[in-house]
This record gives sequence, structure tokens and C-alpha cells, in this order.
Amino acid sequence: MADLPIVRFEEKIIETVEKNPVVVVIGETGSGKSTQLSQMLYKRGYAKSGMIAVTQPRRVAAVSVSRRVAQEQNVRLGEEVGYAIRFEDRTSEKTHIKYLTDGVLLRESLFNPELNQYSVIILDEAHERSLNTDILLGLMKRLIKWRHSNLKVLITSATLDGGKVSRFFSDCPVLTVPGELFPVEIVHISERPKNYVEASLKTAIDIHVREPEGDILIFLTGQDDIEKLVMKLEKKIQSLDEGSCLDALILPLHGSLPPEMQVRVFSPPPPNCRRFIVSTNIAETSLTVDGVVYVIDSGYVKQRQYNPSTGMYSLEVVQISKVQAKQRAGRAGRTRPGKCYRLYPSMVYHDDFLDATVPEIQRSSLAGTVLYLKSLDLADMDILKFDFLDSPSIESLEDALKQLYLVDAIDENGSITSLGRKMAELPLEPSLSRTLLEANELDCLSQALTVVSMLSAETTLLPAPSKISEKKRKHTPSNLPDGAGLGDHIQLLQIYEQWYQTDYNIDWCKENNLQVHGMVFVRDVRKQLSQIMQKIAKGSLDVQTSKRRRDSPQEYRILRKALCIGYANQLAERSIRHNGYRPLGFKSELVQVHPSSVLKADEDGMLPNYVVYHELIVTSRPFMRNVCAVEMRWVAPILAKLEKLNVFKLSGGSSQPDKQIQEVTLNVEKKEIATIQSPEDRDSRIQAARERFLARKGQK
DNA sequence: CAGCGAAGG
Repeated sequence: MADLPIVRFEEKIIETVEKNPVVVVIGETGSGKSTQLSQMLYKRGYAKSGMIAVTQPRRVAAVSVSRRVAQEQNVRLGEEVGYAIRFEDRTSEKTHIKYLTDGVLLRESLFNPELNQYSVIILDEAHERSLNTDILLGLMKRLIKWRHSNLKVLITSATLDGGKVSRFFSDCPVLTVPGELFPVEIVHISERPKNYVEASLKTAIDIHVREPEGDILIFLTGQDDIEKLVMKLEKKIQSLDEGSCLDALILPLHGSLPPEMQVRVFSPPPPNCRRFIVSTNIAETSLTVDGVVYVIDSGYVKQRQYNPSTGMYSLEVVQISKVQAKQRAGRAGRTRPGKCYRLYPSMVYHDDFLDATVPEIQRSSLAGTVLYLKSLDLADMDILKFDFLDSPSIESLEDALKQLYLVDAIDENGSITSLGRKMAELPLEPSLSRTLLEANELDCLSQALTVVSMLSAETTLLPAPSKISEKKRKHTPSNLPDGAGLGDHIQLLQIYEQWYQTDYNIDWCKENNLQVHGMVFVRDVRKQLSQIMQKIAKGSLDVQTSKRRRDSPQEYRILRKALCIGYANQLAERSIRHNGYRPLGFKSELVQVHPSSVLKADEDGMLPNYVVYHELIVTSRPFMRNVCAVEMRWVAPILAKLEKLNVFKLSGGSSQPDKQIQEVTLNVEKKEIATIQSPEDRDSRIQAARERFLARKGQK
């Protein structure tokens, strides 16, 4: 066993776990918690009545950590030590220590709520507060109380606020294990720069000229800024006197780079050469670059945010949290003492930065999460009162309930329907799982499987067009199908069917500018979904190629109907006079069809009266991305449903319908209905709503 | 016309 700091605490850890059902272990980077905790517990016999599970927020981490543990245990990976991630289960009957993604553990818990196969569950990297880990935290709190067989839960994290988690788990003990990082000197700039790309350039060049060897890692927010800085750095370094300093190798690093470009940061630099790695927050946690001695931290990050009252997402540049700033600085101290240059004053850090990043659960649409929790049938379950470490807003939960009602996953009283149960079994957003189930009824399942799979990978399909490569692409018109003018879902279907006809030819993807990895992922998703649908499928699951003429609108009519019913929560109505749309069921302004859409206007230049959309995203303006034309006759029942919508009742507030206390303002209703004011705490709001309801009831 | 932080089933 390696000589890691955590080993010295073995006795203390075992003793604490022995006496307590839940233990929080705080361990900085390099403490060895991810690899050693599971082995310690295994050695002490904790795997006798079940496996030891260790969750990770990321697939690569689950694989790489399990591989290391298998090595240390001197066993073959997949036998005594294994891992499970989507599409890949490398465990066997022999397995005692199992690494898995938090998402996989959630799926397992859907089919075995007591998780009896495990005697110990370790939630690793809990400080990252991934949506899935947050749900698991809530479930673990219930499980340690209700499970019949014995269960030990360990929550491990780097810089998490241990006190908070401890309070969440009825004041469970917190053990702190030191990390093994070298000291990192922090340098703050005295004033925030106007342009942080320029400021990064200047700082990087200063380091290059003055400081001894060691790679520089620069954190910016996105691809655009990264490309700008890479170009500026190249120009500037060329202009420096040859031989006056080290050679330089400049590497961009972000998620839209093809994997072969990403792995370049793992190959060691040539001798006498300094690397400049210009990165997004991907290098904060997901990828660890060796050899970094200097970090330049812009203090910003791009974050996706969901607004439950408008149903819109936005991707905004926001200040990082203190936790993130520490994490970034720590990247400089992995191999020897380092330096971190922060492009913001220390006052900003202390006074402006949040202590911790806003957890994902407070920034996402929760339709899928709420459906998942409903399907668990927790006995004392009131979704508005589920015990989260940090609760999402009541607006967000009500929005989720409203969406689930519109797609028939819950009934008007908020109870899960049999349809909803089937939906929860599919690893998809509710609108997509609803589409699949409807397509099964309407006999277009094979097409729907393809569309839904394509959408699951949508962002990874097209190579990220950068401003630099954009000009080239404009001269190479796409040979891809156009969705028969009916919309983007149809186009995605046609693209996949064409690929299928080439027998999944990789070169075809390249010729058509489709990311190979993305398309292979779509194929995997489609296979997985087909397997799940198999037991209830009424028609064929195989990819079918069109019997009728490819651009015949009839070809896709049934599929579009299934999409309309599936996306009942993402439906928009066109204005009478122009091509702006109003999303139905949300309080929101006009939105436009995104210019990249293949949806076609009629001879008069007008777009369809109704469309469903995959996503509402605010960039320069609010846009609908991925739209599909639907027909009025399919929309009518949804409009009727929207009119009867009673969110109060959906949230289990009453068994009596009462239209007057409807809490959301809907576009379908021409009159404005007052929304509940927002008192600070949600319990008092639930109480207030109940009192108002009772008062009204009394008046009648 | 506009634009893609990171992750997961």
C-alpha cells in the first residue's frame, strides 16, 4: 500500500466507522482517500455481507481509480475489484470493491431501493455537489434509518464544509486527513483587469521571461477566449529573442476539442521547453495536467443556469467560488512548490466570491429528478419536503411538477401514473421518455429511438465551430438531409438513417463534419434504449429506412405526433403577425427559432403555428433550439390540460380542485393571475398557500 | 441570422 497520508489514520477511521453509521472524511488532494478507504474497510471485513461501493461524479475517474485499486490489491480488474459505468459493467460475483458513477448507483437504487448488495457506500468527491450526488445524499439519510441490514455510509470530499454535512446527518463525526500538496504562493493583482485575455497574456509572458522552468496553466471561460489567447501567445513568443528564454509549447484545452487533441496535455514536454496550457475549468477537476508549477486564474467560469419561471436556460460568465479558486491554485502544487496568479484583488476574493459553488440541483430543471424520486415510492414522500442538503427553490420544484403533469407522468393530484413509472425507467429527460412511449403506441418506435438517441448526444455531434475555422466551413455546403423542412428532430433522424445505410462508416462521419465519438455514443445510447424498450415494444426496434420517398411529409407525421405529446411541456405558439413564438405554460416573452434550425417557412414566409422545442436558451436573445413542426389538432388537448393546471394541487396541497389559487401565470390564459409573493423560507410559503386555500374554502 | 463551462444515465 502506498505511503499516503490517510494510511496513518487507519485505526481512527476504522474505529469511527465501527461506532457510527455515517462518517464524513475530509481529505485534500493527494490524501489517498479515493483509493485507500475502500481497501481499509475491505481489509477489516466490511465486504463480508455485501460489496463496498465507491461513487464518482465522472466515468473516467471510476475507471482509473478502480484500475489503481485492482493493481494495489494485485487482482484482475473486473474480479475482486471492478467498476460500473453506463454501457460498461466490469464486475463479477467475485467483486468486493465496486467503483461506479453516482448516476449508475441512482439507477441501481431505482430497481433495488434498499441497495442491499452493498454493505458500505462511499460517496466520493461530494464537495463537487453534482446533481446525482446530492440526490444520493438525501437517499442515504433515509436509508441508514430504514434499511433492515446494516449499512455504513462515508461521505468524502476535499474542501467541503464538513460541519454542514455533519449537521445534515445528525451531527455525525468529521475526520480530517491532510493532503499531500506542495505549498502554493498566492499572488493577487491589485485591480481587476478590463480585459482578462490581455491580462493573462501579460502575466504568462512575465512568468516565462522571469521564472524558472515549470508549466503554466491558465484558466479562462471558453473556447473563444482560449483561441484568442493561444494566438496572442504564439505571436508574442515568436517576437521574443531566440535563446533568451525556454522554448514554448502552447496547448488549448477544452471539452469541444476532439479527444486526440485533449490527450496532448498528457504527453511530457520536450526538454528545455515550457508548456502553456490554456484551459477551461475542465482542468480544475476532470483532467489533471502534470508538470504545472504556475497557475493563472481569471476568476471566472461559464455556468449554465435554469430559470423555472420562464423555462429558459442561460450560459453565463460568473465569478468562481472560493472553493473553485482554491482548487485552481492547488493545480500548481502537485509536483513541487508553485505559484498562483489571481487576476483579481484579494478583497474581491474575500468579499465577493461565494464560499462554495451553487450546487447543480439549484441550477437545473428538476423534472427528471422529481420523477425519479416519485417513482421510488418513498413512504413519507412529500416532494416539496424532500430532505436535500441544499434544497432547490419551491418554484423549481413546482415547475418540475407542472412539466410532469403535462407529459402525463403524474396525475392532477401529483401521484405518479403507470406511464410515469415506465418513463422513470428510461435514462432520459421526461419529454424524451414520454415521446418514446407514445411512439410505441403510434407504431413509430424505431424512428423515435433514433431521434431520442441523437438528442442525447446532440452537443457532441458537430465539431465545435470556432471563429477561425468558420470561414472554411461556409464554402463547403452540407450534404446532410434537411429534415424535409419539418424541423431539426426530423433532420437528426435522417442523418442517423443515412449513417446506418453506410453501415456505420466512420469516414462518412468525417466527410460530413460529424464527430465520430458523438455518433458512436448515439449508437450506444440507441442500443441501450432498445434493450429497455424491448419488453414492451409493439413494433420493430431496428433502424428502418424509409419506404416512401424521403422528403414526403407523410413519412414523419406519426413521429411528429409522438413528439408533440412527449414535448407537451415544451410547446410554443406562433404570433399571428410574425415569426416570434410564445412558449406555452411559462411566464415568458417572445422567443425565436434558432437560426441554425432547418425548419422551413411556407410560401408567405410564415413558420408553423405550433412547434415543440428541445431547449430554450438565452444567448444574445431567447432562442428555441431543435424545433419540430406540430399540428393544431394534436395541440388542442394539451391546451385544455394547461387551462386546468393547478400547481397547488399537484404539490399535494389539497384534494379539492381550486382554480382561483393557481400559482403560475400561463401564456394560455389571457388574464394575469397573481403569483404568490416570495417570503424567505419555503415552509412558510407552503404554509401561506395552505392558509389562503383554507380561507377561500371557508368563504364558500 | 448565431454560437457551444464541466459532468451523468
